Amino acid sequence: MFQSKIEALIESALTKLGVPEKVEFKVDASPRKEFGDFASNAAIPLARKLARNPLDIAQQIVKLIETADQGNTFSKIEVVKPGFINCFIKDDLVQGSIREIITQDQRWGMGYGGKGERILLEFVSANPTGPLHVGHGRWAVIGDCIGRLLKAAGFKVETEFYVNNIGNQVEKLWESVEAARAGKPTPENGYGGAYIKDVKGGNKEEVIDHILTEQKETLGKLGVHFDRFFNESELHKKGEVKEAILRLEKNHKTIIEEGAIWFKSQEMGDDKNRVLVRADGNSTYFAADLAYHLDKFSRGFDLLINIWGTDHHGYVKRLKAAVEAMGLPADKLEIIIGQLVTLYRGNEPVRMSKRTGEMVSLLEVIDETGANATRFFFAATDVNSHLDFDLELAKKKSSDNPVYYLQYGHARICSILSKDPELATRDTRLATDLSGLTEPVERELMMKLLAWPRLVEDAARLRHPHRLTEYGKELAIVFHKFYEQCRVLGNPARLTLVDASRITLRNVLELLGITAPESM
RNA sequence: GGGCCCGUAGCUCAGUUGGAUAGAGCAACGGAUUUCUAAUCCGUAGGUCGGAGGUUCGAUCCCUCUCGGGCCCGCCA
Repeated sequence: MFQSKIEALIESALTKLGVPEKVEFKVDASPRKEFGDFASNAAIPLARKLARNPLDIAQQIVKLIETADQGNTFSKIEVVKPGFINCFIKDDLVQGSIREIITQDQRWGMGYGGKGERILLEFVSANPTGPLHVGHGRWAVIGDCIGRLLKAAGFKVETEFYVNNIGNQVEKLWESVEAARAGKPTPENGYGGAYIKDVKGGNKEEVIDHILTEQKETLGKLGVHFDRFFNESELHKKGEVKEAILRLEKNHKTIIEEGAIWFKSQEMGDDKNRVLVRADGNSTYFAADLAYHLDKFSRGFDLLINIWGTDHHGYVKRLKAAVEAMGLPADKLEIIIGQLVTLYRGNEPVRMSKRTGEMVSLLEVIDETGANATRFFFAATDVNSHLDFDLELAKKKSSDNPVYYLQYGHARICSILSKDPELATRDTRLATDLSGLTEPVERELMMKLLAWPRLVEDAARLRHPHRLTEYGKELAIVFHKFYEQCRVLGNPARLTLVDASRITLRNVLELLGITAPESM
């Protein structure tokens, strides 16, 4: 909230300085206490553009800010070394802002920047050929958290799981099941997992249905629920596969060679052309996926987001090319590529291929470490980085898992509040005089709380759920520090601050899909 | 051979479109509890940001090269 205000003040200062073109500048929380609450580099890029001394320009900007603000916001604004502008927010303004948290409660941190635009978020989309593995778990958690983030940022989000319920893989699955039941060896390129001989269902459709149901149950244990499961067979039924190919043909993007119909993706930057319809007359998975995206676009979303593993990254270029070739807006298709998970048992890596027998399922991981810890672990790192998940370590150190640190903070808060004999209502909280919150650690806690809305906004924009875990850890640290130093009971202002901490920490956990216990 | 991602403390990882003295957790070591929850807190130690050049006021971040690891390059999905 302060950040936006400072940005606006600088923006208008730049206008008054007669800056012709837009200058990119930042307003960040200051890295160190001596540098105040917020710092901006605005004068530095500007100085470069105008070939002038950044310190002089910074002084001019500060003068304009001070004139415009009339002493309402800042206790001090200073210019230092290379040309940074350091802003110190007035204490009473910080204190008063805490009321905003109490007022907004569940809505605290939620914004309207998304303007209600509709986003379709597709993730997991595992083949219905076996249990989900840890890799799926990562996409499930990341996708679910991104969905929560985007909703919090003001978008309308629908989540979807694409089910490849027809095609070669499910045929191979059924062949493998039949072979296992007949006591025969697994067919070539078939599925050899232990679950194959136990899977229920008298025919292919029933088998797929059972496997899908188990996948849903596993996701449910993780707290991940999809708005829709979309069957590939629907696309064929509705003729959308033919429609997709027709669109490409109309736009002269296809070619017939060796009896197959190809998409001329090469002329759009792909390495080679891609088959849409095989020589035997069957369409490829690629053709169906084009139809799927045609279908998605036809449903009127403002943005489509897919989350894929890096093993599909080579597929991005051709899909985008095809979307464009169908006359659809490829810039409204965003594909997030995540790196894979390697599972370890001690120092031994565990293979995760569904086609070899050896694998540890996502369900086993959840059962061993718990849904909360599993979610935290998967959400806590950038999806661009590989994730090494050591089961032994996760089990052994479960009580040291940071998730407990956050939850403990929440439980501790609830315990304190429950001991307050006043049983304060929201109205009495809002009426509380907060001017006594002057300890450095109190101010630190308040500033951390007030950083929450911007954090949600940034995390949503960047699709970075791990910022939630980072922030949660930071908030918990400051709160515990505050608790050690400040006696709360009997102090209405501090009780209000603790309540604001409760609201914020709960909202963090909510966006992570992790429970916020009232006692531990 | 070509493409994408990663390399930051002993370990696991943050580091926001290039910013000020590179951070946190775990592990190690030393302290704090008749207390509102010790699943906590305080302190110490730990780094040529894989390496070498370049771009500039300034580089963990951008460019080139290089080393190491992961993934991909099907008329499979």
